Amino acid sequence: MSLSQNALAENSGVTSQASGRGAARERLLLAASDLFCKQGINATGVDAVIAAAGTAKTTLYKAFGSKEGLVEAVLEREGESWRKWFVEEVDALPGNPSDKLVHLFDVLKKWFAEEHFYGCPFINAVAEHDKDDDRMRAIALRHKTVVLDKIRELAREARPEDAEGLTHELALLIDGAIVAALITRDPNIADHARNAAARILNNYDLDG
Amino acid sequence: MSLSQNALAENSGVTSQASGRGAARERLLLAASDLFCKQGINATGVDAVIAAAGTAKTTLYKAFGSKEGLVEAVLEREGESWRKWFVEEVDALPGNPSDKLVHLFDVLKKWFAEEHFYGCPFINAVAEHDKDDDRMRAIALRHKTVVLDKIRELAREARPEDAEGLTHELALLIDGAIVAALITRDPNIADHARNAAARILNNYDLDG
DNA sequence: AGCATGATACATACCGTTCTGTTTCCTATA
DNA sequence: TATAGGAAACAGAACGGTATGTATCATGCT
Repeated sequence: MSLSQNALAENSGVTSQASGRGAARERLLLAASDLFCKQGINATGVDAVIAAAGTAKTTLYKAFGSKEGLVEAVLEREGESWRKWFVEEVDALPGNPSDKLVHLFDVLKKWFAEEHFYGCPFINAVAEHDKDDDRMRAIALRHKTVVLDKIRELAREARPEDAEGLTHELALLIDGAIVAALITRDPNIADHARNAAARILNNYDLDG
Repeated sequence: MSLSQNALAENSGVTSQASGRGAARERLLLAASDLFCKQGINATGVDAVIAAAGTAKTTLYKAFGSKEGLVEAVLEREGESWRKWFVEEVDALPGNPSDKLVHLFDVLKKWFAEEHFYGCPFINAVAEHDKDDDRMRAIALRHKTVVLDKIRELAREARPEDAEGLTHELALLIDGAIVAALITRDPNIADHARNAAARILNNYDLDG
């Protein structure tokens, strides 16, 4: 398992927790992330989490207070690392902002093709909680807002006049591609999304 | 509650179950549909279902065998009635097939604005089950295929040459709009989707 | 009479959470 | 350097609640 390897590698790091202090918390975060995303939050018990993390139950409750606290920590971590990955990949894309707005769907395609692709954890979390639970929706909304801001940044460079509309239209394609990839398990769905994005941009170009 | 009204109206119908026979099954279906969609499947126990339906637990297990059987029956029913509603609304739209492909997002907007809009039950169901569970994905896929077929029908009339690509691109916008509406609770997101659809269609028109 | 349904108690298992007790290991002081 | 203190983590039992599913018995309609 890559988890235990990760736990071992922890002790050789030069970080603040040089000798394993706080390593349990990290293991819990990694294990919970994997299980919550794959099986669903409600379908994953704390016993399964601590078993996968190789920690004691006390450790979990000392570190996160409750399962709900663990869930929030997992989503925060997961969101942050995904956005970091996504933004870096998009920034590394060749071409001008318009090109990036199109080929950002090739970045998503790489994500869809990963063996451990389980869809967007935030969409999934909202889907399995009470639909009137504003807390979960707020967490998901925060994530989507940050992603939206990145798209908007590119859209403003590409087409300052139409940035807002363009941003939301592309964001819809992103969400649509994510759920379609989750259900069909076909990463190639991203190609359709990329084509759609190109057409939208092309049409905006005709307007101006 | 509209549920009990519905249950009462059941007995005055001219259907095969003229005198309340099988009425309990119907009440279970309606109650479970509402609870599963609003709270999530895993978060809803059978006790809550039978309490809302006003039936005994025996009746549920006689009619559906298990909670899983009830879930499948609910999804089947929910999918069928939603698709019937959607297709009728789209068919009633004015204009040619191209116009319908654009204004189908106004139909979705009406759905998003409903008080009891809880997103797509199939997307939600996949999101809260194990991501390697092919059974749930197959059920969701069946639903999405039927919807896709309706879009394809219109796309073939609108642009026979590009029907397949157009179909998938619009389907992505539909899914994206659904999850965006679920998370933001803003039905107006459908306007962005409609605009995007118009641009895509417009771009296809330029190609041909 | 016969069947669908209702009410209720029950079996069994798992849930999240707390508790008791032990082991490990870093750190500070003698 | 040796030792004592203390924080962190481990192990696992126990608790109250709730999950799905079953068994028993009563009731009412046709």
